[in-house]
Amino acid sequence: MSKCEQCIVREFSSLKALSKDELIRISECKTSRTIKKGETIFEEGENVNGIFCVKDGICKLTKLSPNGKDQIVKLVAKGELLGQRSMISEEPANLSAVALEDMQVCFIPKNEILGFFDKNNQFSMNVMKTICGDLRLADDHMVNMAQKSVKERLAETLIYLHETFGINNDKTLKVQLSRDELASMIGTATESCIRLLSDFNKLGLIELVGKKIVLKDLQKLKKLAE
Amino acid sequence: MSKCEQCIVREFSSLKALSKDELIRISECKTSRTIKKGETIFEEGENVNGIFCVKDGICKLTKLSPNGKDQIVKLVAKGELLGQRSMISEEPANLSAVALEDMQVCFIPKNEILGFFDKNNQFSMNVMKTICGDLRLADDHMVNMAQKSVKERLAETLIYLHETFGINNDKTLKVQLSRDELASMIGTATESCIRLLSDFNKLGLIELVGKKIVLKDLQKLKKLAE
DNA sequence: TAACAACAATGATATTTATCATATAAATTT
DNA sequence: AAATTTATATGATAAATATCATTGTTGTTA
Repeated sequence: MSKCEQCIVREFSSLKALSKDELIRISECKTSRTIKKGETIFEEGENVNGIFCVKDGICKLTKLSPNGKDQIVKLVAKGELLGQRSMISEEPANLSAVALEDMQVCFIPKNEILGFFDKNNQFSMNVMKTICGDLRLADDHMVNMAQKSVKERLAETLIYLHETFGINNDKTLKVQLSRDELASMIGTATESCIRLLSDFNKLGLIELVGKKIVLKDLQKLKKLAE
Repeated sequence: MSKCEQCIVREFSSLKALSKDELIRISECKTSRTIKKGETIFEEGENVNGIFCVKDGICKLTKLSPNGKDQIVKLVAKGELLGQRSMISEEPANLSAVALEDMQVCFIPKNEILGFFDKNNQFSMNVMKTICGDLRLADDHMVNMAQKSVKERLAETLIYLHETFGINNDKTLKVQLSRDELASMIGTATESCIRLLSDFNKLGLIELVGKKIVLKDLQKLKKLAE
């Protein structure tokens, strides 16, 4: 079993406030899991009973809308925690978490975390700040969905993927979403998404390398996204 | 100056975890304000430096989108707290708060609240749970915006207003939003909103009494909202 | 390697939604 | 009360987006 106190990713989350002793306690009760691309970490409606620390890989958080389509609400990368909200609310998960690439995650049981809330104020504040950050993003995201056109949302999403997750050696976006998933991020029909990608391609804003995407003109894309 | 320990609305918010002594402390440092309908409590981008406790009245939280239109993100009623998120994040307000009716609000300075975070764990947990609840709502709201049609969103919003804020003696919705504001809640053009209200009216789902709205057939409206 | 499935792309068309123009009604000011 | 502004309403039209159908492409499995 790997040791939390030696794990680098904890530095990137609320867990950085934990002392060496606290980390050792976590090491003893946590469980590590390997998740293959496409597999589900937890499902909407499920009782999670703890939080997941993403050691490696990226996953999507999705919600099934009444019309039967999945909406991608957020992408979560290495270093972030999953399931904090439902743990604190003591509610079943509101979103499903599905791996976009092979992942390494550690599960820390609820009791352990709740114990830290009582004893370690800095940790509580970190968690609070993270959730407040998520709330801000969610509000902003909501306004975008309500007020921006699909074209603007696509441009914005491409820039987000570029700036947040970076590019490969061949300049293609590192996070590789299918057209379907990209459509599900911006909240549109798959065909509309594909059509707009074609348009962007013809305009020289992006280049389509098979299923991968290269952003060619960030400036113009940013202007398009407003 | 009115006394917090005798104020009923505190029972409806995180403040209910505070002891009598803590409430007396707040009474001494808080400031009360009367806000007239249409007036702004705080503006997006402003440093708030504390939280507002809504003693009476309802306000809207709005965000200006890049296209220049205001989006209503949330309505806040008597008993709720305002400005918690930006206080915790130590960031300027992400949203503006504008009164929809005459209001009574109390302002509690940041320092006071932060002190309670250290000493009163139940209070911290309450705040955390509230923000987690807000996050859940924001995510759900976002999915609705992305996946539902304007018609569905209008139906859903009318039901929300009905169930959350209730009706007057004449059966009209208690929160009285202008067509413009209603459009800004569902994220559409004012004309589209008005047109759909006309349609709903003709279908017998609602009745338009001047500028006010009566929900006539909740069942069908709920079906429409999916 | 052939067969199949999943994904991507594009055309044709229908539907939804926004925009612009104008009319009417209500509220406010003079 | 008349004049002015603001809000509501509706028609005509344009633009955005979804849906259905079809084809090509890639990747997987037998």
